[in-house]
Amino acid sequence: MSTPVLVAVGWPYASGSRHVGHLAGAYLPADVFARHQRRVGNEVLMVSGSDVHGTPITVRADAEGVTPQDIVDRYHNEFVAQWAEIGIAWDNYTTTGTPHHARVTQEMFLQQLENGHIDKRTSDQFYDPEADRFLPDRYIEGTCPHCDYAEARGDQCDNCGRTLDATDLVSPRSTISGATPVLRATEHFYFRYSDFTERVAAWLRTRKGWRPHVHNFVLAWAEEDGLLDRAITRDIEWGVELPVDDLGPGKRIYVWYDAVIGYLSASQEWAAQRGDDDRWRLWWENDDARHVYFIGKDNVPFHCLFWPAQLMGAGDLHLPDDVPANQYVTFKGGKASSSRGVGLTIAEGLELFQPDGLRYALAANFPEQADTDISVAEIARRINEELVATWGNLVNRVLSMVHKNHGAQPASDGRTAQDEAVLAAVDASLATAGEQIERVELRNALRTAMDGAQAINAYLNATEPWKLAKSDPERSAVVLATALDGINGVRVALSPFLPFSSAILDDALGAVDGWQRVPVAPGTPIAKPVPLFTKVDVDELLADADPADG
RNA sequence: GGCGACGUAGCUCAGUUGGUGAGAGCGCUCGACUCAUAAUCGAGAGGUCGACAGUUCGAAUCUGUCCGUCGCUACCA
Repeated sequence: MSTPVLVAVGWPYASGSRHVGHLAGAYLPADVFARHQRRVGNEVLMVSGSDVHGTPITVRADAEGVTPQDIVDRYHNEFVAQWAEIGIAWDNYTTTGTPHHARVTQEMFLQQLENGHIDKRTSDQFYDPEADRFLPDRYIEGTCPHCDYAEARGDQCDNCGRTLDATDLVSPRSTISGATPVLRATEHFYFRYSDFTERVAAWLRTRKGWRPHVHNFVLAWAEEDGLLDRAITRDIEWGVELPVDDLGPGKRIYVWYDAVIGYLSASQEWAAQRGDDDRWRLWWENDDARHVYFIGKDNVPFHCLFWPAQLMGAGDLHLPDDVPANQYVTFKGGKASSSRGVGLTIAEGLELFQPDGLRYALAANFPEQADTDISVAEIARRINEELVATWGNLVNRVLSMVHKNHGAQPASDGRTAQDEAVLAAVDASLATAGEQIERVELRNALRTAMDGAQAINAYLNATEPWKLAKSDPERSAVVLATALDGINGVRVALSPFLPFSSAILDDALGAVDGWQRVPVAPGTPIAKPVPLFTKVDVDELLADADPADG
């Protein structure tokens, strides 16, 4: 009955601040899903961490004259503080920079090496003689051979949009030092992803219920192109050390091989931290476990093709059961990007909005089917006209009346069919929202939960307890008790989305276990309520905000 | 260039395998109510479903072309 559920969340890259698009794309949907899973009684392990390796971090460190670890520390600490502020409840949020992660990565590497899935090859790579380092294609600029654009990057020309090979560039130069790069032979380990094309394709064909845009994409990739072998080491000093020394010094494991291993290493780290070293096996060596990966669509190939191949090559570890990747949140039609100043960083979002307000607005706009365009005005609209008006106001009006007229939850003997009907509507919305969250249709689930609130609002307008208080006080008491019982159901449906205001209601009405509506015990004292949410002053907000965010 | 996706009411989006008069939320108009954060409830207006041409008894839903937007293209992760 209790299912072990691994909620695996894409690892934020510790190279800069993350924006609310990342929040809406991965961290928040994962948190909503995990909170629901915990509530229904499943054994949830939600893991992620800061991805600390990769070239952009070392380049940034060089540019600022600090160490890569300084960059990593800065952003990892920022992320950790923000998770607490926005209420992302990890079971383990770690980093890929721990000795533990290095050991797990090395063990997996050795296992795959032993199994024959890793081999050594030599290739020519561009080398910056001045900076004394090998260069990824994107750190080489030159003149585009197609359009003569002078600042084309080695991987792509921003002017004509064509994909390039760095060797195509006319008069190439290093973006790090400006020096002319030279080709130099280098030896690296390759993971033989091609060994797994058939197995991965066959496995993908058995997946049911995946989002079409994810499933179609990776099926076509596996069946038409197949998986290609990729170098999983680099000529860098910043990365997990190799567990074998036969490549010589200056070689490290590359970020995209080790980052996904973080899901496994974080699970093992979690187990060790709670003094139960083998506990992770409940999720990873258990066919009955369920693994759900929350990532952005840019990460789909890594999680649906490469990571499964790595797992297959390492032995018999649990493969992903679903990868409900989200599309992008865009701002004014442009992809959110903190580096280009488009959209809001998480810090900016938290500065402008209450955590539950921001969570509500983003959840209502999760890009589950297609890219979704949002703005500061749209977030404010969702908060003021939906969250505050429908839900916050409902709680406030009912608690106010109960407090003023009774001071405590009244008894509700003698309910009519009308009373039972509104409770049935709440129960139905609670059940439906649960099913939708189970299918990771979180936008729909939020809408369904709000339908429960609207049903109670309609019920109040139909019964008019404020009039009954004078004409028929006993009936008024039953209506108010019924409305409050309804609220106690709706708040369960909303609890995965709104953890902060849910905690306030736990205090006011008593905690509720499970995914169910529980009556508020008659006699429960009801204090004069403080509004759960405050309205956003849109004019002030838009005056302050960058016009580009409006 | 190649591959893929998208373009549905003012805004953000749903629309299973083609089939009774095209939907939701918000906004807007009108009405009701006044307990509540000028909140709530009801009713209504509003769309030739990007354009054109096809397939079909019948298409927002299938095919082709075009226009527009976007993503991926394996060294951004």
